[in-house]
Amino acid sequence: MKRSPTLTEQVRRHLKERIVNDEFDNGRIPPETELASDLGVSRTTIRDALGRLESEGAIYRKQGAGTFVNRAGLQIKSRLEEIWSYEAVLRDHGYTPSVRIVSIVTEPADLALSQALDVDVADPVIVIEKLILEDEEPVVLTYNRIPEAYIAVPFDEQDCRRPIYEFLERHAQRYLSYYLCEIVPTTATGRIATGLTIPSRTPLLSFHEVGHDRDNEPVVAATSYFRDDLLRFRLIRREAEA
Amino acid sequence: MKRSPTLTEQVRRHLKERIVNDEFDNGRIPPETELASDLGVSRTTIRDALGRLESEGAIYRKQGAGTFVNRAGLQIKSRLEEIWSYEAVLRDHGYTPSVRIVSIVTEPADLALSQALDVDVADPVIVIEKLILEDEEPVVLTYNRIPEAYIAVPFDEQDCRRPIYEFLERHAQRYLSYYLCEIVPTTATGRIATGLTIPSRTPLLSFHEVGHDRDNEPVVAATSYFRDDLLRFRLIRREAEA
DNA sequence: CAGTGGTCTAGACCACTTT
DNA sequence: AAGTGGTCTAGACCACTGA
Repeated sequence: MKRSPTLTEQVRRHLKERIVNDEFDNGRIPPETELASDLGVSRTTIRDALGRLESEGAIYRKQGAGTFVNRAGLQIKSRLEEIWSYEAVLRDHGYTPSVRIVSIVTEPADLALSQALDVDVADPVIVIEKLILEDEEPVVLTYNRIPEAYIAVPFDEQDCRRPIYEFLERHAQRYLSYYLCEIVPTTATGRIATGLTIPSRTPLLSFHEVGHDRDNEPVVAATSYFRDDLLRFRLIRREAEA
Repeated sequence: MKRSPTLTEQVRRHLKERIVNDEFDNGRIPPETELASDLGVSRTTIRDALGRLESEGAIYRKQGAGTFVNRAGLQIKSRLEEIWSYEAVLRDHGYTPSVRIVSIVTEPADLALSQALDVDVADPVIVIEKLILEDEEPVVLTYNRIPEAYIAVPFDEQDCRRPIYEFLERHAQRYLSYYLCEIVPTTATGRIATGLTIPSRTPLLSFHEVGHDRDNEPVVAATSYFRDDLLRFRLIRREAEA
């Protein structure tokens, strides 16, 4: 099922590697036409790859002048808009994550959840509560809610440890395409404070989001809480085109 | 200094308009080749425009099947990564914003600020504190810090009411290119609670960010606080290319 | 004014979905 | 098998920067 990375992606990785290794004099990246002929690809491919590197903050471009390494932007390990699994985020930040299943229960959907997931009220929904830790320190607490009716292949606790998109592929034959995510500030209370082992009232960032599959149907409703002292999200904000 | 929007942007707006007006049968958008010949542009231009609409959540595409309107995604008024002025964000959310200057002071840069703005410790920095309100209700509180040395054209309080990128263009001849932004959950205290007219300890979202100009030099350090009950940020998260 | 990035075109071929 | 979006090419011309 794996396809080889596209040419553009290969070029992006190649250039990213050279950037990280500081192989460009004075942080100046060669002209696009030169990169194209050197790498034996079209300028379009080069431009696509450079465009991705620019949007992830690795480089900046100045029309008429050139393309340059962006040392400050390189600190962004994972772009907020591209986060796909929290384990991967922790790895990018240099941690070695582990996963602990806290609970797996089936509950009837309340009104809000039924609307978010496009099912009937009181339909059974599986709720997977898990912690992602680095060493023994909890960093992220997540609740994933999936309509029971979507489960085509039985699962056990071990299966729940996988990233949710993998779980959905294996047990529901659903392929996550994107999350519609809301960013909500909150403070730690009761179960959440205990789970993340932080004092009550500690400020916390949370995501409230709904994952959609390739047919744009909602398949999972998720709520996640992040230890701000261990994991902080960064992003690059640019002007939308005039 | 204004240039006309690019062809791609014109196409994007045209299609966005038709999407919002629900002019496509069953939410199905015509094939790219058809759009290209109908609008008299190349398929590349169509694809660029569709790509932007997809990333802002207005449509979704399915290889081999077609391109479709994404009703759920249309609710995202302003993409987090594209926010450029908070006044514009409030307008997009249907408010009519106004601005109130709270204070304008000059302070010596501390160590952290001097590093962020690449100036010497104790160099004078102008701090503009302002509120953005809808009716009389404060929604956003911002602190913008600009090295005094960058100011080339004198300014008064009235000038500070403008969006910061405009202020920088007029008074420092600096053109903002992007912000490197950190998302920090916090709780309202003292001056911030009073300014936003909310109880102490209310959970708050804040941005800590540094604005860079076209030469990638830091020109403004900003901290902003948002009333979560009045303004909530949404975004779309997709998988990074494999 | 030479060199660089930005926009746009026309067309080829591939991967995938649907009939 | 037909149709659709995904990738890639080669090349033209424009806008802007900097010596």
